Amino acid sequence: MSSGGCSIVWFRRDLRVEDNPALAAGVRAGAVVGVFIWAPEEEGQYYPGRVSRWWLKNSLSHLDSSLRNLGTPLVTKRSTDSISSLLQVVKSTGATQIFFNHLYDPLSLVRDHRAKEILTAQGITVRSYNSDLLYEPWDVNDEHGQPFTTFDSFWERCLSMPYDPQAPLLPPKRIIPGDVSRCPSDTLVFEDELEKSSNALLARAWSPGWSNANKALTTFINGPLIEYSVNRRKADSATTSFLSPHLHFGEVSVKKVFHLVRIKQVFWANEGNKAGEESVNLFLKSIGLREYSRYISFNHPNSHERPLLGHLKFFPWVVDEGYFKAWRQGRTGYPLVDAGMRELWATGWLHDRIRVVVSSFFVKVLQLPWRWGMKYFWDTLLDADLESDALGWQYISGTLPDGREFDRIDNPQFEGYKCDPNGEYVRRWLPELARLPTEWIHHPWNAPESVLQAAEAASRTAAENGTEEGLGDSTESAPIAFPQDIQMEERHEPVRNNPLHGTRRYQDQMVPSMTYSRVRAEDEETSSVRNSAGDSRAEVPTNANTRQNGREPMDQGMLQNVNRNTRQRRNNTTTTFWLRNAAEDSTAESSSSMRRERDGGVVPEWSPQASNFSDQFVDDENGIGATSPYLQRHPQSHQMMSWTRLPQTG
DNA sequence: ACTGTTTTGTA
DNA sequence: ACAAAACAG
Repeated sequence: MSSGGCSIVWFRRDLRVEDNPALAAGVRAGAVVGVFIWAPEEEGQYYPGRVSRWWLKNSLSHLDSSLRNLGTPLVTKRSTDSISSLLQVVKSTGATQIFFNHLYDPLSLVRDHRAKEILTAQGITVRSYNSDLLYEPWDVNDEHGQPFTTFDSFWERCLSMPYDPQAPLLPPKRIIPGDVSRCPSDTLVFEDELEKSSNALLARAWSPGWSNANKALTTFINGPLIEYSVNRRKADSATTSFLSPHLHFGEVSVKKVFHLVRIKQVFWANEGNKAGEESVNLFLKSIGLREYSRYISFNHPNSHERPLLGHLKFFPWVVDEGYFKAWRQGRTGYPLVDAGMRELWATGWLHDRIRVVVSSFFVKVLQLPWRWGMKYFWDTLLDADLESDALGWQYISGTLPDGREFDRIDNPQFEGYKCDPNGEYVRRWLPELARLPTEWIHHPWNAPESVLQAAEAASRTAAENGTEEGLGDSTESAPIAFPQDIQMEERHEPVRNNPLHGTRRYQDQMVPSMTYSRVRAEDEETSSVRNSAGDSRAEVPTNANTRQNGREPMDQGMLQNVNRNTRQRRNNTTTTFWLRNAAEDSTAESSSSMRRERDGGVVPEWSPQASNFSDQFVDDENGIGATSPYLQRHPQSHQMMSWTRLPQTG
């Protein structure tokens, strides 16, 4: 209990006072100094994007005032090295203990382990806790003690663990402040002037901070949750939980979400409300996927840059920055894709269904390297989350044991019929198509010329007369209203002298990094060609893969499937071509420099440094009233695609 | 009402 | 790939 000096509670992505085990431990031990260290350089290329930093800024100030109410301020430090900043805080406060909660992204796994080593060596007591997951990744194993390789089995196990997730902790009643008189806070700068104006609109739609997260949770549970199973795939409606950014920053604990939602489920089950019960199962599954993303990251710490399955190792990705740009700008010629990309740019948010559509289009139609798309999501999403996004992109790319098959395309036209049947979503984000009848809204290339011209004319007249009813909102939220992040400042060098280097023995299994050191033993220089290296650790064992029985990429059986699959099939000459090449290429190491090209190991610069605002929206400089027709301005789909056109099975 | 076939949904 | 649901006859 009493150990002389005070305790440091190191806040990271657990920005809450409720159900925060590290904070609770600190409070139990006596006087507490709460610290947040902003060291974005440590994140390397995963320096948070504008909207994500906006959220962080607000969440921190919310946390600070909560902590002050409880008795102690939040100390903030600007740093390029979290661990040395921690040591400074230790010195200036006389702390003897440090508590923090676990993170599972690759950088944190290593950094936190190193922090433990260094601080312990200094005589500091270090304790770390689970605050982010229902169960720690190392606690969820099959009957042989091995980690699961598919989501279904993983989640089934989670739901049937012999013990329940820990019950959520209440917030402390008060906090005895440690002495911070010689430990001044740095002012943290998360946005510059240009970003401020862009960010101003965000506050209309979102309220960061742990108590707001609780409100969002309550609202969801008492409202949309019961209809979740019916509504969840409507692109437009407010039927999702909107919890993801709150969860990313740990403003609300997953354990609490789980408990509250389960209580509701029991209640509905007793009432015999089948739909409600089913809705809860589906919602919990999405919580489960979040858990799974941490699980994957822990077991395969480079899954954010390397496919789990190797069968696409030789796929000739189209390394075309022009396609990449067209996708980003929402001018692929496919209404649903374009609408989604513009919404993402304008708001930092996308419905899950639309994420699937745009990323599937990216990987399957444009055939761009998935890491490029993932990086763009990272830079633009309000709820950007390395583990979740890596899982999502690998799932879409077909490089997970239970992901979508590589051959499966989510045709934007048909997805549009399903998730945007009235075309309202497309019309909101593509003003050019606002006057197009619903019949053609998801496939304008089939519309009769006269219809296109009429819609176009109507649009233009309306814009000129300023009578565009119903579009007021879109005028505001269209990309043009969101001056872009011209200022994402300086490029952040890939971390050179970061803690990833060097081999280390990991004994403390509570710091889940033992797999990482082995993977990371290779030099950073070779990281982009890591696929060809001998490291088999991060690849899922082929025998675990239910639909593959050979080690060889996509065996004959799978090829047959590819050919037989009648749903949305593309012509598969390309597939056969590269598969054959893969099979014939016995010297995997021979072309490592080419591979660098092929797998898009290097993400092209897309942000303002490389393209300024008018460049990014070159076709939209006139905003809503753009003068040339959609189809003309966005060179048709068919030309953009590598296989002549998306198959039309309708 | 019954049954074989097609479509749909899936992490 | 596969089960459930929708559909056709």
